[in-house]
Amino acid sequence: MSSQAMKTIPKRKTREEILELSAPLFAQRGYDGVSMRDVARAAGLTQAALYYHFADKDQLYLEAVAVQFRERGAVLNELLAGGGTPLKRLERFVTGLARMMATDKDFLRLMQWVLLDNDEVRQSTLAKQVFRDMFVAVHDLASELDPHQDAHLLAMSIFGLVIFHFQTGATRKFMPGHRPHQDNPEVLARHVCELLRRSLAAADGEVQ
Amino acid sequence: MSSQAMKTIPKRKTREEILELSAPLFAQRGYDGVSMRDVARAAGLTQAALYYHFADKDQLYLEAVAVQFRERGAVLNELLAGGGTPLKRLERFVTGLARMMATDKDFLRLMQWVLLDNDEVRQSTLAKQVFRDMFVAVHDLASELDPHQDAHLLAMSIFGLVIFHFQTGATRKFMPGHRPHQDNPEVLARHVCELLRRSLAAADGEVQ
DNA sequence: GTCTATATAAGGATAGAC
DNA sequence: GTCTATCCTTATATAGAC
Repeated sequence: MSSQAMKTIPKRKTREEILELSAPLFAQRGYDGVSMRDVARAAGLTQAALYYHFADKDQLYLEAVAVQFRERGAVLNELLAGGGTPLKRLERFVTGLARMMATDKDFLRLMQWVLLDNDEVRQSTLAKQVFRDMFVAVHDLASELDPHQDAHLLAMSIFGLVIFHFQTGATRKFMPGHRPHQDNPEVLARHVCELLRRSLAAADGEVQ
Repeated sequence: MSSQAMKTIPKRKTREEILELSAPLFAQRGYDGVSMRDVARAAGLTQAALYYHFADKDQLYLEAVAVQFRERGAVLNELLAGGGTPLKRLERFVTGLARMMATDKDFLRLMQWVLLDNDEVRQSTLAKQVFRDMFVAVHDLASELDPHQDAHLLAMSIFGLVIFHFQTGATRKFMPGHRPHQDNPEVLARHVCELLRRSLAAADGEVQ
């Protein structure tokens, strides 16, 4: 088989493949919960081979997470880039974020692991690399939605309203008033948008 | 020294002491991040002694977490038990929860670990044992605040607005618009209460 | 680039003395 | 109830052949 024929199955670089295949493992069980053996098995390699591509487990983990965050961050930033009234853009972002959290469970979990990370360097690196861009956009949107409020707090509240709901996903099932349709991202997005729309409308009425 | 004289320093049962001393460890580094050796050191015992009190690491962890959750759960339930208008009770609860999250970082982290737990049994046990009581009370409050809304979603949003803010604590420092006073639980509580108050007032205006 | 083999440490858990 | 000593497994990481 010539290298020409191989082109039909595009052979990704092993390094990238390792990062892509290890991400779900880290998402599911966290840094301490995943061994280099696990990663090697998932990648169809031996443990030793991993050390050709990465200096140590720390670096592998950090890069795997960073890739996931960059990918998802780009998607979310597109939601905010489009035009429309601030309220329309809010709806678009909230709905998109809710859909992502519902679809991409692994990403949600990765985010939770990062938030629990004790390593200050790792955390600030990821925070700046990824969260920041996204937060800046929502922060700006927040100031447009209500120039009189603390945009930082409002932006964080927008994230929290969506994300916390999915963080509690597995636990929520055991709580009163739970019905399956609440797991639908569209339903949650509507709830959050309504809550925020009402609040902002009322704030607009209470002139400073 | 007679056992009478010892009474001035009330000697807690070793078992309880282990649970109390291991909780901060599990909060900081999670189940996988803490070894039985670590726990033993913290408790001033050898590893082997732990196995006299607990069948295995799993049981020790589960009980340590449960204790913390019961203690904090009781505090939060008291906030909700008192009288006053629904809005007043909401304010009391939100403020109390914010204060707890700001003060008791370990508890916040324990909660985050539990939310990431893969063990369905462990998660549902804790969910039912602790979250549930607390959630029921907030759920009822939510139906009082606005009988026309989905109380389950509204209750979850109330939790999310407060808790997410502190979950992101370490990361938030790197985000635009951050100012130190936003870390003050009173400031956050005011923000959340205002946001909800406005939303509920507006919902009241839009008669169904 | 990937393998086999191995060094070295750390992990959970138990046996048996006291 | 707690200790010492130890077993066995799993972990990260490296050396050196191919």
